[in-house]
Amino acid sequence: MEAMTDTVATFSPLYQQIKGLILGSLQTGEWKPGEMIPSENELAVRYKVSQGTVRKAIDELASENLLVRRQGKGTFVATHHEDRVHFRFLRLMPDEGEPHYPKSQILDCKRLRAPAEIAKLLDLKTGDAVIEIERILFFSEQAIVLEEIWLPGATFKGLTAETLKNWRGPMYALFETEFATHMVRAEEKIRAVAATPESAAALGIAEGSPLLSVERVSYTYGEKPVEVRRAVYQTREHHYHNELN
Amino acid sequence: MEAMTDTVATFSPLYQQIKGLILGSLQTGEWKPGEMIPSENELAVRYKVSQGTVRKAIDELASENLLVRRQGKGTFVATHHEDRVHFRFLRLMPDEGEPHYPKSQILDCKRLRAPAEIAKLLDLKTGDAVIEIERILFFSEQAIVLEEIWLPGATFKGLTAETLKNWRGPMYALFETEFATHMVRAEEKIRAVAATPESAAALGIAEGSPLLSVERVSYTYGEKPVEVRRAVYQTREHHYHNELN
DNA sequence: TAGTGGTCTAGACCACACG
DNA sequence: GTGTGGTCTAGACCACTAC
Repeated sequence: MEAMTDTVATFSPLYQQIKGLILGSLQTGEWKPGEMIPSENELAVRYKVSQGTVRKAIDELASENLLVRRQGKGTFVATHHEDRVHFRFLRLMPDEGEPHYPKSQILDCKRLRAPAEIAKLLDLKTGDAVIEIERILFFSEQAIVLEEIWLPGATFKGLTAETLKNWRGPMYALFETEFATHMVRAEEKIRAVAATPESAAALGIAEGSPLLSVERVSYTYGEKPVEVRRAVYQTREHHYHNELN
Repeated sequence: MEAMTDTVATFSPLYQQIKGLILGSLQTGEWKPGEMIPSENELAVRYKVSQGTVRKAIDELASENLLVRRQGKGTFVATHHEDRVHFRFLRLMPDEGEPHYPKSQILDCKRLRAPAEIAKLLDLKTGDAVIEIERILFFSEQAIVLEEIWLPGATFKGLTAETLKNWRGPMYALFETEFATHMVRAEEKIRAVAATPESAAALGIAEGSPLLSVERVSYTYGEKPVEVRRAVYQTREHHYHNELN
């Protein structure tokens, strides 16, 4: 009760307020991806509420994939340094055989001024510095995905093609480790398009072939957009997998 | 404690067992879509557990969209007779303007013997009776989707083109009302393909134009497959929207 | 006013991980 | 054994809906 009047002006359930406080600690980096947060009992003392109330707050954050509970060990800040997480953001699957992670070949990585469209999606001003990455993804030695990635220059200061080429593992893990930016969720717009001369050449297919176009905007804590991806997928022997619940 | 040994042999948390019992009542139709289920306290008495345990079971079923809680009223069996639900299964959005529900034009509806491929997806034997529906979906008077739907003949006995043409509303609501089959979830495989002469003609576009191919398998309670859809979407002014969490 | 789900608490005990 | 999250209970009170 006391916690309510002490910390939050507008009314909402106590556990929602606690959730907000925990979220705050995630945003400020008090607890970093992969680290263990204090136990439920410790947090209960800290926030002056019962352990059950902390529990409900953590339950929601876990269901949003911001925290990961591990019985007997503790509760941890979600990280992209785990196999388990990767397929949440990688939906392209081979028609036959097991899903697997592709190899990435960096084609380019340069700083430039944000075009209006990208700036808008990233919540920047036109002309602000952005980084553009171009790459190809290979599944079983076949070039399947051609992708452009835009990142806000301010957040990803110092990112170069070298950094990317030396990195082993998912790009989101790199962003987390080197730039303290954890991707929480993303939205995609999917279309069918005809291969342009450039994409046809890069993927080794005929110009005009049908390709899956996927535009993604990714967000970090607090609904802040931090990445735009525009990719074309070759779907002759692969498909985009989706679950409707 | 008593409830555990009385009702279930293998070990699992009590609330999981309660969840299973509730699911059973949904499957047998004891509580039908749209109806209210007994209150938490009634169920607690019935199952001889505390109200909190029933609550946790219902919480999970609600998060899986099988039940819907309404404060002050009760807990209801989820139904497709609600606007809120429709966009869970309709992911095609106009690039500009508000999402809206399309108009359906039935082209055909016939009984036939299941091809091997469809039989496998529907968990039937090759040659079992199935119903095939063919239709076009119009968004703002434009033909955007060409779709084939296969249903198990046994479950959907008596479904005709007339039934479909006279129905106002989502097809899943019809299935629920007329054939006691509630769709719970679906899986989709998405690709880019070139328009065949038939699909080009139906959608009024050039042969070979890129189209989004969407193959869906839908499931009812107990992971039972009850529908296969194969559709092509025209994505010049629309896109498939997806959220990655 | 009565009945429903929603919140919050306090305490007991279980399952799991690790030193 | 100790500490963590996981389950289960019992009871009080709040918020919303309907009559």
